[in-house]
Amino acid sequence: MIKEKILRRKSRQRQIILDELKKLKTHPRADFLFKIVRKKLPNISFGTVYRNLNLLRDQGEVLELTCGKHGCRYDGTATNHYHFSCLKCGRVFDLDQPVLRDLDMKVSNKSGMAVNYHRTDFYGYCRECKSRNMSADK
Amino acid sequence: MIKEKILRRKSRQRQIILDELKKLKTHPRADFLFKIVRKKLPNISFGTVYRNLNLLRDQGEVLELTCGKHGCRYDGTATNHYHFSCLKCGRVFDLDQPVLRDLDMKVSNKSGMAVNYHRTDFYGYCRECKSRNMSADK
DNA sequence: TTAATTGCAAAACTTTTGCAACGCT
DNA sequence: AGCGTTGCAAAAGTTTTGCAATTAA
Repeated sequence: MIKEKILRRKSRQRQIILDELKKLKTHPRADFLFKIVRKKLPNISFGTVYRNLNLLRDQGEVLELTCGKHGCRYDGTATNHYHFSCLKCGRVFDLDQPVLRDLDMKVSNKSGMAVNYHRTDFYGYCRECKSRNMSADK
Repeated sequence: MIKEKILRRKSRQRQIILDELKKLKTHPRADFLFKIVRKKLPNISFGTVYRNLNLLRDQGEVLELTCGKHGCRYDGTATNHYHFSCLKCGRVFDLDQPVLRDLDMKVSNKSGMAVNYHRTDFYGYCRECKSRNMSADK
């Protein structure tokens, strides 16, 4: 499937989806963002949210984080950064750990693949969950 | 949801699912593995494959890799290692880049989270795809 | 025997898509 | 006007679940 360059128009819907996502410090799934956006645009449809998230991702304005079975999470900060995912509450947090860009080169040389970038997710218990009971489950 | 310790029995189905997954060098999705397993167990059902993959994952015998919209990929090698994902053909490859365990400690200290482990996925074009045309799409 | 496991089918979810109407440019 | 975008609803795809029958221990 070849990606054609299409002239994009501005739409109120797309702008508000992007604005609301950027406002959130969390990394919501499409359905959660849909509910947020619907407060401002009561008639917006699910399809529009999905279409625009895909579009914004393709244009590099939004990150689509690696997905779980319950859907992908989206990040309004487009520059690559690492994430922490809580095994208990499931929330995803930004980390300010520097991205190890030189790893890409190392892996390229070693594996023969052409590496563009990497994503790293740390797993464990967030500050709130680690202080509560630690019986491990999701 | 508290995870109960349940006495597990050996079932022919679970054993074959595990065996076939370990045999594969690729990292199949559940539906692909289902087709493979069905060659040996023509009557096995989708539900059984999913139930057992979840179970094997919970018991740490199998890795459930971060998922895409088309489903999770599974890895029969249970010890943590890095992966390379081809942006063109979508295949996932194992890397033998060493896992940077000390990163976990660094992130723990810096962020206040209790880090157990991390996962890293490299993205780019695999050896085969990078030599073909490089028009970037999935 | 007894309780985990299976096969089947239906349900639950997430995401995509066809289409007529709408709205940027 | 031209065509990208929307809302709606239906479709598609993945994963889970309820249940009676089966099977491992």
